[in-house]
Amino acid sequence: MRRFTKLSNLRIPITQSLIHKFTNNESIHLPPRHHQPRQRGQNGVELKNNLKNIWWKAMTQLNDNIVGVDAAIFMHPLTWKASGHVDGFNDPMIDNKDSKKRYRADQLLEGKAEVYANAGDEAKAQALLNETGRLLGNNDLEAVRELIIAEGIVCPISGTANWTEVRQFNLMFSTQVGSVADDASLIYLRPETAQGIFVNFLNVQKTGRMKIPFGIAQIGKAFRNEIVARQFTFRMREFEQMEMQFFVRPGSEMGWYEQWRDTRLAFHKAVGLPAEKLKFHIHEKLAHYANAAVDIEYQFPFGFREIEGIHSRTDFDLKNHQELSKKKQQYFDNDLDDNGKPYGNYIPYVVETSVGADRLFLAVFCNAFTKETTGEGPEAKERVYLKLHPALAPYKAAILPITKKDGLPEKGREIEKMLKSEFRVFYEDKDGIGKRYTRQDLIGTPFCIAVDHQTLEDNTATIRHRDTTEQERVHISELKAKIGYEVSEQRILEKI
RNA sequence: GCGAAAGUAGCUCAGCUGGUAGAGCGCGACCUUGCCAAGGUCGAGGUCGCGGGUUCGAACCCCGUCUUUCGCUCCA
Repeated sequence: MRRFTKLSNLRIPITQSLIHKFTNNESIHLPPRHHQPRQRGQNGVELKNNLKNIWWKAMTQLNDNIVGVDAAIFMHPLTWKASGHVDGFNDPMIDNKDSKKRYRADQLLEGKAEVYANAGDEAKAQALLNETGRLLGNNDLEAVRELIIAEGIVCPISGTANWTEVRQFNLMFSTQVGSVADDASLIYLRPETAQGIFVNFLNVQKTGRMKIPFGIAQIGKAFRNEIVARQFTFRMREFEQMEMQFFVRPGSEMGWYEQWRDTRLAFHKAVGLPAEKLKFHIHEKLAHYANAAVDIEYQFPFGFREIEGIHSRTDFDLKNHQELSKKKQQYFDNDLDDNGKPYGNYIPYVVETSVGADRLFLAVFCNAFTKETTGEGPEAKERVYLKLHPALAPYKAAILPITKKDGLPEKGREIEKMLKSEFRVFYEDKDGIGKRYTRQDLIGTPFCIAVDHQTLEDNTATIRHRDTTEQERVHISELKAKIGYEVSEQRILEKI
């Protein structure tokens, strides 16, 4: 049973065996109708953790006005009522049996209303919209279907009115708290991490004596019951977000929006994604909460796709939380305006930056995969390696005694012991040295330290560089400093 | 959910008109080996996705089912 994505279909050139080393969706338990979310393997989790750490530091360490939280995954339905997810994440769908096409029932009716409006019959159009809203509000799906048929709406493909039942597709996962299943115990798994920040906004602001502008960062899983979860790790039902909500004075949001847009692009370049494969995609159609939105897209082998969204969310979320919770979400701004008076109380505006951790992981993984041909003619050889930024690599260095004899393994272990408290190293003394180099190339280890007989004599070893395969001989006392800087997160953070 | 294609070892695949499972790579042990996937010997690993049918006999033919991929619907 093939449980692994045929990556060739996605034009991802990475070999299956290498995919295995980083990610898998295999499970010993795979019941019918259960789509196993793709998981990270032993190397994938290291790469992803490294990306998460660098993002976290880029937020909370490089900015003295950004702090982190770790909010709940289970959240009260009111939270999602306030955010618009209970209403907006619920789509009534209807299929045409002849064309096999699926439509949103409300959009079919809205389309019909538009036809009336264009014909000059505004009253009829409005009446239809009102009726649609009333039926959907009552969740009377059978009546919605009858209305579609009564209005003579046909499928634009097949031209028939041979419709299926109307069904609700709720994109949120729900479950119950406690053992008695009634409405009061219903809770949702968060479909985005942002709301966890909003409901904690005042607490963080007051306890941290935060002054606007300031931000709250969070990394965590979110869950969406996607109809299709496809394209490798690109769209999943269980995914991880790295979000930062930046609270600003109303009216100043566009400046911050532009600043964060540029800062976030710099981040993606700093972790190694090339500028020519990154672009902004400005949203023409804005979500219900936003007054400006842009995606940072990366050119995956299957096309440009979003890896991060930067949204100016206005005061939509905080205002709704205030209304539903009856708790004031306002901030008192002591700064003086042009007239010399404090700005006073207001609900802050929010600029959001939201990275899909798994999408960034996939982008970095795809980008790192490198295939090179060395030599010419019959001498030509293909070399494959993962050109990860050293700070992102699962292992920072591999210690490889040139042979298994003459005390070289002991010397190698000595070096391993010296380095392993500083960064993650790999030790191996079996097989030919060339084979071991190649194995490390495949998982992106930037440095290989070869221990030879000269090491025993003068305590020097060679460092072999992954990208060039060139070697240099250094004293083992210098290894920590020499490799340490190269693999440090500092080198990435400096560029943001 | 609809449509199309596919499922044989960890990976890539072969397996003829039906006759009881193969290769390369990888993996493990040992020998040899001083630098970019070296060589040798031995070894582990598969109820051919699952269930049923046809047949003396099914990886192969038929039916069903599950899973995966692609396309569509959705995508805050």
